[in-house]
Amino acid sequence: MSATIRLLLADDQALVRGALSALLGLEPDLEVVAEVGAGDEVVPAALEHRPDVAVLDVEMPRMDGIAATAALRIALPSTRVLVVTTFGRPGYLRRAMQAGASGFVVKDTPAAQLADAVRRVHAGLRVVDPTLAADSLAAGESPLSRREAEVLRASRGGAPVAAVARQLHLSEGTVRNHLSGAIGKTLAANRTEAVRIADDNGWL
Amino acid sequence: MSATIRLLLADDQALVRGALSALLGLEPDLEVVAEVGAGDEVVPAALEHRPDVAVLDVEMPRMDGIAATAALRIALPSTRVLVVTTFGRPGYLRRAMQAGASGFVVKDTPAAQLADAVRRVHAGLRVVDPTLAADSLAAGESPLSRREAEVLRASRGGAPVAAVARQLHLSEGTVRNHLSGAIGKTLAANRTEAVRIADDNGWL
DNA sequence: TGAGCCTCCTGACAATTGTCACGACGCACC
DNA sequence: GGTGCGTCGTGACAATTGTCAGGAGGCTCA
Repeated sequence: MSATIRLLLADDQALVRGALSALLGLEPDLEVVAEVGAGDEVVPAALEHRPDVAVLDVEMPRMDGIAATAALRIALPSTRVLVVTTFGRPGYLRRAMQAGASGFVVKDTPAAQLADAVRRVHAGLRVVDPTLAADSLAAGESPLSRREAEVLRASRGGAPVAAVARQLHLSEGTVRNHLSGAIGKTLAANRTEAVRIADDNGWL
Repeated sequence: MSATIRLLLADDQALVRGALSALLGLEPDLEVVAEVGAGDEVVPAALEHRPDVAVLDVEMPRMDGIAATAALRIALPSTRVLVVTTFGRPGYLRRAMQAGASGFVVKDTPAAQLADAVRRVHAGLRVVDPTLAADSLAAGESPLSRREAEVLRASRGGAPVAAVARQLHLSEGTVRNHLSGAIGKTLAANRTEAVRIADDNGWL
């Protein structure tokens, strides 16, 4: 068995991706074998380069890091996944672990710890930011029903009820009812606030 | 004169900061002499370490990169500033240049170009992402009056009119009038949409 | 089989939001 | 001195939004 751990990096921001590559490339036992900028490029690149560990950002175009994690676990179960994200969205942690990630790190953690996290994940351990784990437990599962979440998602940009109703093929009354339910469950005063809260908790 | 360019790095995400440091540290003619994680730490660190170029992220806690640029230009005019940001907010470019930045780079640019951008800025040249420059011209100056922008800012989280009025010590009618003006000027249909548009264009 | 939940709809009501017209003051500019 | 603009306020009106009650069918689970 070779001593170097082969890595795949996925992040939509080329500069960050390149910088992470440089950071991890400094470690003698790590080798970056593939870099991609979108979630749907993860599996093809992984099949080609057979990395030991995939480091995936959550925010990516076309397919996010969570979906990419799930797809990668199916296509290449031997590759372990370390999910990285910008800030503490509690819901993402739970969803990433459910999707089959072995580790979850926020970009606030010191750079020196990333290589360690990669090594632990490669060794079969689970790596989770402790403060984030507490937040995740506090935030818990999404209280929203599927429709409620869907209506909130459609309301994101500030679309009025009529537009949401058309988009989802529902009556305006139904949309308002679902919104009302979502507002109640998120303890918000508003549709706008409800969207923000649900989004912050990773419920959308 | 020494051949190495001394750098200060400012980014609130420790992982990204460390990664950028690793990336730039690979270049033999560049040396990272200071790293900070918030805008208000930029000037003190610069005064202590006297960098040639400061690489500042726009999004930072307490003081953003634009304000930090302006403060740094005053405190240490010999240090040139390269502003880096996550995505194309056209308004930021204009404001960063007005604040005295010598360069503006988005995190979408290839990692290899960052070192070049630093060298050009150090040489006294201006560095601007060309696509972003076009967007910036298209978006232009903010059409919003000071009060309108203020009211939009206060409405960000979805706060109702009553709360905004209390916060700004205005009557509810006045707040609604300013909001109405902002909605008209942004061509939005909504308060929520107006906030999004104005924010995307860097008008807040 | 019944209880509980989600979904979908209607209709009605109150609260909030957006628009408009109006008047007032201060300021800059010509 | 007049014009234009931003600011602040009022009052009134229409549109949108949020809440509630009620009824229907579907599903799961005990």
